[in-house]
Amino acid sequence: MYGSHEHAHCVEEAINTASRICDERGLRFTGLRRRVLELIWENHGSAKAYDLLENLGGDYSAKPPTVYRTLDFLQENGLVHKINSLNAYVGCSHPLQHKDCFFLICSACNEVEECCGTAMADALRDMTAKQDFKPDHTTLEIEGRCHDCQAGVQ
Amino acid sequence: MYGSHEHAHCVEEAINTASRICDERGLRFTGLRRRVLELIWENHGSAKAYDLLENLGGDYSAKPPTVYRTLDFLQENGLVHKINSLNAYVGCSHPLQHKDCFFLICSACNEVEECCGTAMADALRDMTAKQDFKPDHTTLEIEGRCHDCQAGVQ
DNA sequence: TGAGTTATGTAATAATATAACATTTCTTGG
DNA sequence: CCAAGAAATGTTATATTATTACATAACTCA
Ligand SMILES: [Zn+2]
Ligand SMILES: [Zn+2]
Ligand SMILES: [Zn+2]
Ligand SMILES: [Zn+2]
Repeated sequence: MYGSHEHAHCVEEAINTASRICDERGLRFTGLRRRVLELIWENHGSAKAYDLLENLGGDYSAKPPTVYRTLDFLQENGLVHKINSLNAYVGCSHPLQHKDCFFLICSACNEVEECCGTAMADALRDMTAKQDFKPDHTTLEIEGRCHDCQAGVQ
Repeated sequence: MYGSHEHAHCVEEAINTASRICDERGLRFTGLRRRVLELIWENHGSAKAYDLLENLGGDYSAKPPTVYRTLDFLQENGLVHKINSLNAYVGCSHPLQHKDCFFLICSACNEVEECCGTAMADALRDMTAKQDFKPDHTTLEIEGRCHDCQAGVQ
């Protein structure tokens, strides 16, 4: 639960990082892409495509392909992840730096925490090696209760 | 790859097991439920809801709620799993016996193998415990190439 | 500048899933 | 057996999520 922290800071930092990454890669961090990424970061949970669509009034002509194309760009460049079990999107909390991340999804406060533990990655690698399976992409999403949301629930 | 094995046997066995489980639990394994489970098992990959719908001609009036309700029943009773990354459904290969299963999805032959390794389950438990997160449900889906589909691909 | 590329706009539609209510089928106590 | 009541299925409509195809606009760089 991040209820009380100064959240504008997270958004700002995420945007700055994204901007830097795009610069480094020669990608265009357009107004639309910036705005969508801001909207995604404006809570610590996940954002649904059609909610983003609704919130993209003003300058941006908001139709589904606009949002999905932007989400594609952000995902391809590691700035956003899709949460398959929710059909929703979260900002990547450490772009460029990770491989094999997974997500802790709190069903009480709806926050999504992204984790990159080598222990999990190792276990996954061992397991797939044992089956002689060559993994390309892993979806690991754990739904439950975060630390702060366990109070009084046992 | 199960290309050459006598697949009718798998279907039959899955149906028999499901029938037994429903009997034991006082659940009704109706014609519709049996037929949907058969269709799901008729390949080793996964089945999409609307494909099931198409294949449910004949006796069954095939409209979306018919299929989704049946899938709900089968999932609730552990006979079928949903693969979130594919929006598709697979028969459970060991109903009743498992907890914490995960899926190896071959993007070449489309087969889905269900695995229940305690090593993975342990790693997951350690990881979530470390974060003080209480997991309720885990989605773990690994897309890649199965043993038989790696030939000639490096 | 202007030709080529990349990004965005727009309309239509596909794919996945659920809500709400009617009807049928099954079960079970009387 | 027979009528509640419960469970399952039928039916219509609609919600939600995502893509295709083609038009226009903005940017790049020679
Ligand atoms: Zn990430
Ligand atoms: Zn929480
Ligand atoms: Zn299973
Ligand atoms: Zn394969």
